[in-house]
Amino acid sequence: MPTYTIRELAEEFDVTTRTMRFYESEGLLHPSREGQTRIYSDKDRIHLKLILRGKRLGFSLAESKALIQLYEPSGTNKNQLLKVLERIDAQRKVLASQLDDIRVMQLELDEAEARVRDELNLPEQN
Amino acid sequence: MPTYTIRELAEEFDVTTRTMRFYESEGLLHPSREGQTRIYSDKDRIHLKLILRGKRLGFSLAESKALIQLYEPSGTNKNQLLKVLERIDAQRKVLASQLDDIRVMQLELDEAEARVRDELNLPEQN
DNA sequence: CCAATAGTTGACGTTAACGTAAACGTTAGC
DNA sequence: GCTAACGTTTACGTTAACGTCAACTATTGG
Repeated sequence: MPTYTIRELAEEFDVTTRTMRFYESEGLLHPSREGQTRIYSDKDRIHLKLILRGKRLGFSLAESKALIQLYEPSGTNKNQLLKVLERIDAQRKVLASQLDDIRVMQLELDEAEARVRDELNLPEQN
Repeated sequence: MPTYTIRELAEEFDVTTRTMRFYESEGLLHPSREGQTRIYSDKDRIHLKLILRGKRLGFSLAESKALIQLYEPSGTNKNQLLKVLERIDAQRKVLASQLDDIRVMQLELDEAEARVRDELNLPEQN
């Protein structure tokens, strides 16, 4: 099982060590300790990746934390598992809505580009 | 040309009037005035729509403001227009990257759901 | 031995994006 | 004539997500 220092992960994902410690204080990462020093596992690495992907999509840390918990078999309880299924479904809808938004934006960018190109060409035709 | 009161747009898009005034103070909306009272045009409506779509995708107000400017023929200057084309391209890359992130998340949700469904079924097989 | 490097824990500072409250003007209905 | 509803400005408050010290410990190379 590979492990990582705080600096290794910070450099790999281009975040500061302050950020990593902050995420831990918020309960998003759970590195073990070697004395005082933090030791990060592959699981922490995956979680960090997930957090950063979430950020790129505009999710808050609280939302990313909830997402992480979806990937962990937190509840032996059947009712809890059903709740997880519901939240997975809810998350799917958020993503689907974002897909729509992106497509609309792409079309708008197409139009914007066309207009700019028009403006660039028209002067030459005068 | 239809116009809107601050309350009409606020209700339509489910934001507060405080938010609308804040967007104006940040230079994102430019309602005209009838005395003291703000009068919003269709253009403002479109801009508000754009801002909120941006928010759903995690863009800051500053970024949305820049996006709005892409849709307006701000520069008669040729060099400025070329800059706009560059920024349109940059924005396309951001959106493409978000598309990737979304697809990865969707796959992860599929796996998460499969694991949960396993846990829900296994106990019955014992 | 000593300075540089990498780690730690506080604790206060900062920015974005509004919320909230005060104090005021103006129209509409009873 | 009053209050209820909607509008305004000004100003201070709040939350999230870190940044930026300060003060300390442990190790390591010269």
